[in-house]
Amino acid sequence: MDRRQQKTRQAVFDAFIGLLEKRPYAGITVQQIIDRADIGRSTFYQHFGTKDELLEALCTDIFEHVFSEEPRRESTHDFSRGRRNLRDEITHILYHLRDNGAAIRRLLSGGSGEVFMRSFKEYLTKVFAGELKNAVPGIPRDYLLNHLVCDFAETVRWWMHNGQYSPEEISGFFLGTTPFLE
Amino acid sequence: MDRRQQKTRQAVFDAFIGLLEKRPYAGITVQQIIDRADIGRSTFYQHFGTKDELLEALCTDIFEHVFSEEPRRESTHDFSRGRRNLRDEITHILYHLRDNGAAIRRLLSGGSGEVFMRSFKEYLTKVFAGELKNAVPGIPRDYLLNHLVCDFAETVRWWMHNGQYSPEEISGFFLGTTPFLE
DNA sequence: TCGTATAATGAACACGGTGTTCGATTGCGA
DNA sequence: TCGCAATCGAACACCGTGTTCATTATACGA
Repeated sequence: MDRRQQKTRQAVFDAFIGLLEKRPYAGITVQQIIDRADIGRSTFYQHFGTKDELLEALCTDIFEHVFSEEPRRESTHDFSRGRRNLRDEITHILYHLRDNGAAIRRLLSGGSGEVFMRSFKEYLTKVFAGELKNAVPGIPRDYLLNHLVCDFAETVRWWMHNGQYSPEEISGFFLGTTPFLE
Repeated sequence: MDRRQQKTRQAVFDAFIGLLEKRPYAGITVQQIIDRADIGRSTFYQHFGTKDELLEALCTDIFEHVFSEEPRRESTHDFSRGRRNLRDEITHILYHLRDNGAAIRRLLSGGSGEVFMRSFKEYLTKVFAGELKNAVPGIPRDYLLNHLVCDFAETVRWWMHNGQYSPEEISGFFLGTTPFLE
């Protein structure tokens, strides 16, 4: 991709996240984003058709990194030896989420949280769908999958507002309330 | 309250819910609500300062009924003999929610869901806070309370999109995944 | 039943944000 | 070096918002 496009795209993302610290999502105008990103008005609309599309693109951008399988050497954790079980998989995701904590915290508060959570749950559904081999008697599989996905997503939301815990601890909390896993 | 105010307020609620069936929340304009409710423009703004305030007021209106303790004779269920345990309490709430199913389903889909869920969780927190007498070792009480509230709220959201289950069945699903309750 | 207070009306208005257009300019990549 | 694509930014039409105010309608107490 053209360097100019990359630069513009990143400038818009940064400006958007920056503004999200002061105002709620609904209170942010395209003009404010443009001014902060220091780009032309028409340039913004060449990249994103709408403020909503920008939000969607930012979420996708974040989750593509969070759920990527590639080992990252610069990261603060090391799973290069491979992830064996679900606990490691979850912890790995939590590490990536913590790395993006600042942006995620802002996205979660104030109107943009619904879009973020919906996107998050889509990715999580792919992760948990494979883990539900043995069903629980008397409870529909659909219900259980939705339960796990929402449970984990809400755990992360809670974590982002109670940041004094480590990824390993959060994994423990989550798995501690879902005894039918593992 | 003045009859005229009651009538106007209800007309706005009905118009809003009606529009929510066709368009997402963000796509609904105040003018559309006014036209459908067949009221004057300034009348709307005497009741609600904003479209967002209207949504908030509607949620409060619904939950005040759902979480009311008064036995309702016209209802489809009968708990007049009193609710003894948590399962009955939950089932009672689910019956009330089902009675408002049409409105709730529309509120849950398309942009207004976040406000609805937040309001819902505020009421649920009051209900579950008293049930958490015995803590689970190794898991913070805050986490557990948030877990229960979100779990139940998401269960209801799932139920509203998979309506073939009874309130008793839903209670069973919910309690079936939270073995540390009851 | 009557009188008063209060609610509803609806046209008109200023304001602000949106999304588009287009010709000029810049700078990337081959 | 050259050509193409991205950026720029001013100008524009459009639409929804929230307010104002004089007028009409209606609820409710006496």
